[in-house]
Amino acid sequence: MAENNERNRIADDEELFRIEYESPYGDSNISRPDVSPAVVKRLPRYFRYLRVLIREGKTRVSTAELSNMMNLTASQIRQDLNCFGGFGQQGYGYNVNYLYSKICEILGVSFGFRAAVVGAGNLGMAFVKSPMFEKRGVDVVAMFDVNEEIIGKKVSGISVYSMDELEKKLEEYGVHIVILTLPKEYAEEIMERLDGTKVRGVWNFTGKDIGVTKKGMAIENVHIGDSLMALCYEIAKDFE
Amino acid sequence: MAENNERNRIADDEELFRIEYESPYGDSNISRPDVSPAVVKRLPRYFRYLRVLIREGKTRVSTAELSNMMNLTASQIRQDLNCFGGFGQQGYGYNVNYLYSKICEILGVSFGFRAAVVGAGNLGMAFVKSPMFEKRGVDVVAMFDVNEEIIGKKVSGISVYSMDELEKKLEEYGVHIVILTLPKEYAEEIMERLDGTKVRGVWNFTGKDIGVTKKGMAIENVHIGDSLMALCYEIAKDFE
DNA sequence: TAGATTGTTAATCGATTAACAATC
DNA sequence: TAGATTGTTAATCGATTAACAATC
Repeated sequence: MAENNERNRIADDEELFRIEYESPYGDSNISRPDVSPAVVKRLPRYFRYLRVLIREGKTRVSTAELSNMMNLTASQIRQDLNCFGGFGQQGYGYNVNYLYSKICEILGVSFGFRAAVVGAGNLGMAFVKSPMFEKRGVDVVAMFDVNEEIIGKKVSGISVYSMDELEKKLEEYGVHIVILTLPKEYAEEIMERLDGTKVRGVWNFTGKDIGVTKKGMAIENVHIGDSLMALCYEIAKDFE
Repeated sequence: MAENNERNRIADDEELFRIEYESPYGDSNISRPDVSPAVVKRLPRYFRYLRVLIREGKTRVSTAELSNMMNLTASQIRQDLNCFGGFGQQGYGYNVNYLYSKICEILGVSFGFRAAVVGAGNLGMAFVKSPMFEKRGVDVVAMFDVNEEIIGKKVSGISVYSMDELEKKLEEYGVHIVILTLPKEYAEEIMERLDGTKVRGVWNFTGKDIGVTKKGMAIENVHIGDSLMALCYEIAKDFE
């Protein structure tokens, strides 16, 4: 079996998500029944570890190998993947590139979502400069702030617009995802302004939990400090 | 019942964690049996919402009220809190400040952990400038980087040291928590260097998952991009 | 064909919810 | 005392693990 074949020689990390794989099985559509939250939470993990395998030039992987890398059971991995369809082959395992392409499809990486950062503070600035989005097929297309000094300028190639132009520019750019990196006081206001737009999801770092909206917008409330606290809990436990 | 009493008039958000509450029940020690991961994950959430209640001047809360705010069931909240001891009172509910002080104890907020940021990139810089740590009783005492231009300088009042001085300064400052905000290639190397130190926990943003170490160090591997992917999954689902 | 490994069903485990007696 | 709400036990639900037949 030809390990390290043409398909696997990839230039660099950021290019990975562009890999296209012609399925030998035909273009079996992904089935999307109601997948449990526990499974959804693990999908990005598969995405990450498959990239590692691709970078290493592996073309084939079994659930046994994956379970070693990822600290899951082989059983669990098979269960998870089978929520979306039979991507493996008995006696062989999984074709790494094929599986990766399927995970990318499931996660919308191959869709090419467009995102805008609202709030050009420390976190917002760190985000537009980070390779995180490109790796995941998300295109950051605009940034918004109230600070007159940066409005009209560019940060890492991304134009900064006035908050007044929010709805207009979101429409122009066809933004799917809004990233909220402004103080929690403004969360609600912005959410209302998004109501008439075509924005489909909000990645919320304001610290104020946003509930489900009328329009069925997808919301991810991120509390990075919660993770710090969980760490502190473990340390505090030992101090007793 | 006197709502808005003296104890609840607090100057500002950052002061909240310093609230001391003299328990009318005597200083019942917190019991720390093996608490399930699911419960631990929710503790920081209780911390956050109790701060909201304190800010609002509420002195008393029932699990029914909390369950409304937090989108949990009242039953679950009672189960969770009872892992650590009976902090409530039948017929009355919970004293907000007392419960908050207990949660702070459980999470080590009242311990006053000291932290150091290793890697002065965008994220590291955003961290030292953020109020996140102070709110949680964590004191950021030092920063490390290889960049000669900032070594010896101060960022937001925090001294930046050369990576060469890592072990020495960690010892001097009595650092409990190391925050890794450098590229994944260096994760392993730093972990080895931490081995002889008194550091008890690592908040890891390198992207490289760190496993459990020999010395039983607490590790939190953060993959902020996983949350973005989960959001993309929800959006992609709707696009089909 | 024999060996390997998936896909899938059944068994187990853990976490959430419901219910109610205890008690403030 | 009567009303309210906890603490706790039992019932349900969901997620993980084990096992093995299917099949490449």
